[in-house]
Amino acid sequence: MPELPEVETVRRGLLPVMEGRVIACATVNRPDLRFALPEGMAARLTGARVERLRRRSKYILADLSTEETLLIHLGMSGRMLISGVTLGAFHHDHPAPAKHDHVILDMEGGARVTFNDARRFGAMDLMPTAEAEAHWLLRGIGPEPLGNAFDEAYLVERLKGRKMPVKAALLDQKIVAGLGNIYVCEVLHRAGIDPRRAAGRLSSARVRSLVPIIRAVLLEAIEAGGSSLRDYRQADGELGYFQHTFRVYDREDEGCAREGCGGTVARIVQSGRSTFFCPRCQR
DNA sequence: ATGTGTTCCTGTCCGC
DNA sequence: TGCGGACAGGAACACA
Repeated sequence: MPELPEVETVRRGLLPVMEGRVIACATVNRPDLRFALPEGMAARLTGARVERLRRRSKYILADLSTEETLLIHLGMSGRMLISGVTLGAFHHDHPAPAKHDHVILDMEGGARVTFNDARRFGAMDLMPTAEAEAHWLLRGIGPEPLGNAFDEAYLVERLKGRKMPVKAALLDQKIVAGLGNIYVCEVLHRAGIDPRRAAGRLSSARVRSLVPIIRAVLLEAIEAGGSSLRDYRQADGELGYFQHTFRVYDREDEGCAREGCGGTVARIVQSGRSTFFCPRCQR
């Protein structure tokens, strides 16, 4: 699930228990995630204070007092659980150890952050903070869609001459960071663009229209995540798995949500992944 | 250079 | 209820 909005929601949920706090004890139960965890990770985290918790694309970055930065990627199924804290009217006791609880961070003060990832497509790494931007996983990633470097001129330039479907282009992290399968479908639906169109053949006006739509779709999802965060933390301390209603994603055969369209959502496969779109209003 | 297909791993859901 | 197959929100990599 985790695309940019979900990762941002998880980051915000972790802020109050992690930022400015010391990791009293880090425990690694399973070192073989997508990549092997770095040498001595538990020992290098234990005793470090989290100076800042930030996000780049779908990665969470924790800058530590040890001049190292912890990189966290949730992959497809990674989740973060918070326990040992009182949120609203509920106190979350530490849950019984669960299958796929790979890394546990016990914070000073009693809060616990548990990284659980069934499919182990998630990843963690540690690097000198000064070299974080140059990390091999972050190096080639395009601009943040909510940042200033992402604008109409940039996107027009990057899509120019590209023959790949616009769906694939928006999914390409080198072009723009943080979009995944769901939000690309949502963006193209809102833009009224057929996901099969060659990216480079779209008129510049249509490409330009994508920029504010991408921003709006992501901001709305972050907003929805923020409001559901409170509820979910009260429910079980788990971050980032809020239900969000989508207009086309996973709605095959349902009516198009666009006012007055009357079309039916179709599902096709593009480069091995499901695309949902309305053939009637997306052209 | 650019575009596509394969791959990692486990869980869930759907049809028979 | 069991079983096989399809599929899942990511992204690096190998290859045409």
